[in-house]
Amino acid sequence: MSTPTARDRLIDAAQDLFAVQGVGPTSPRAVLAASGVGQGSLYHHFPTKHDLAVAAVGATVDQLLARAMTTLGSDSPAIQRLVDYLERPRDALAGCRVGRLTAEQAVLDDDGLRDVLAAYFVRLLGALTTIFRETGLPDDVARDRAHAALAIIQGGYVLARATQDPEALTAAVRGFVGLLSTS
Amino acid sequence: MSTPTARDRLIDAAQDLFAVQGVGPTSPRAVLAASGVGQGSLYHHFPTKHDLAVAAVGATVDQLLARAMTTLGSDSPAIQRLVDYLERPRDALAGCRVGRLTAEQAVLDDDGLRDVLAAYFVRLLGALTTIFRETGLPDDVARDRAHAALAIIQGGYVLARATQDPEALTAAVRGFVGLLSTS
DNA sequence: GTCTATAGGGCGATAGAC
DNA sequence: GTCTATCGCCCTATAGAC
Repeated sequence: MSTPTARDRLIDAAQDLFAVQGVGPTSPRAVLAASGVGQGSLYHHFPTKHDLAVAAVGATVDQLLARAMTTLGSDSPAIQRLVDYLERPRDALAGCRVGRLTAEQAVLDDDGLRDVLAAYFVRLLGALTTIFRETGLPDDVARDRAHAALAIIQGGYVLARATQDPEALTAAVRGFVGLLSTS
Repeated sequence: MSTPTARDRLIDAAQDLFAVQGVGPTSPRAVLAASGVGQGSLYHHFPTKHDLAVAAVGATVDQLLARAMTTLGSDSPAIQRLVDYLERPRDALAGCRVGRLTAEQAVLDDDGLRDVLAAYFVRLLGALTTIFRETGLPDDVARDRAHAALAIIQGGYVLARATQDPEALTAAVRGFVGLLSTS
């Protein structure tokens, strides 16, 4: 790993730029400059911007899913795993690196990218539904609460960015966890 | 109103295009084509794209706030107003015309646009906090639940777009409203 | 596999006639 | 106030040498 390949450096750079400015506003030229490889290399490994985007977003999804599953699949009691996931520290003002991409119409219009985004959320919803079911809730209620829990995180990011206040995300989580406790 | 001014037609067209593709990907040329006015007119009324964006996003915020306040400020009981707001029919796959813009870094980096977005959410959070306070909750808890309620809507939009399933938004709302009822 | 050079087009913005 | 014409820039992608 002391000598990462040109391909890996391109994906790393693309992930970083996508996280900050999204896919559309990130030009292949910018990825190229940030990665330090030459222009020919980029188009050798990734013939089109689409190919680069699928690889980079796919890598980000894999990383975020792996981290989430560590928390959601620990050996703590179900409720504890849920609260641990909800309260995990997050860079609220940066937004969710995957969720933010749903705002880009060009991303949703790209079959490959859309599938990667969908897989990320379907996977998380599945894990959260399982947790709620473990607490004794019927399937349909567990599924609704899983949607609510994930919406709290994604919506909390939106509120934090809009108000430029990271506390907006933690407030949303507190409000939701408070409701869970009293029910 | 049978003869809308060039300025009004430009703002209308910009609002429509921003709703579909966001601010960044919408070129002044596209607004111009959609509005039917000439190029000189656009740059006469709005010297830069920034000026056009502030006017169009401001108009959208005004319209959405007016509609929201009608529901949130009706003469129904507090809880009913809240549930009415949460369950109002929404075009889930289109996303929130204001919330989606928080994903665009260029929008948040623009002082004028950022202020308009912030004002929208601050206003909604204030109204929702008031409602929760009316139900007898202490101020800090009311504020947290207001954040949670608004995050459910914004996050529900994100889930619906990511999974291409409008039911994801209604499921999140159902999950949240269910928790409110049992607490 | 990687490089430099460049094509072809859309971008935001301006010029200047009417 | 509105029009047409055009500038200079950056975009995605390709060509072709090494």
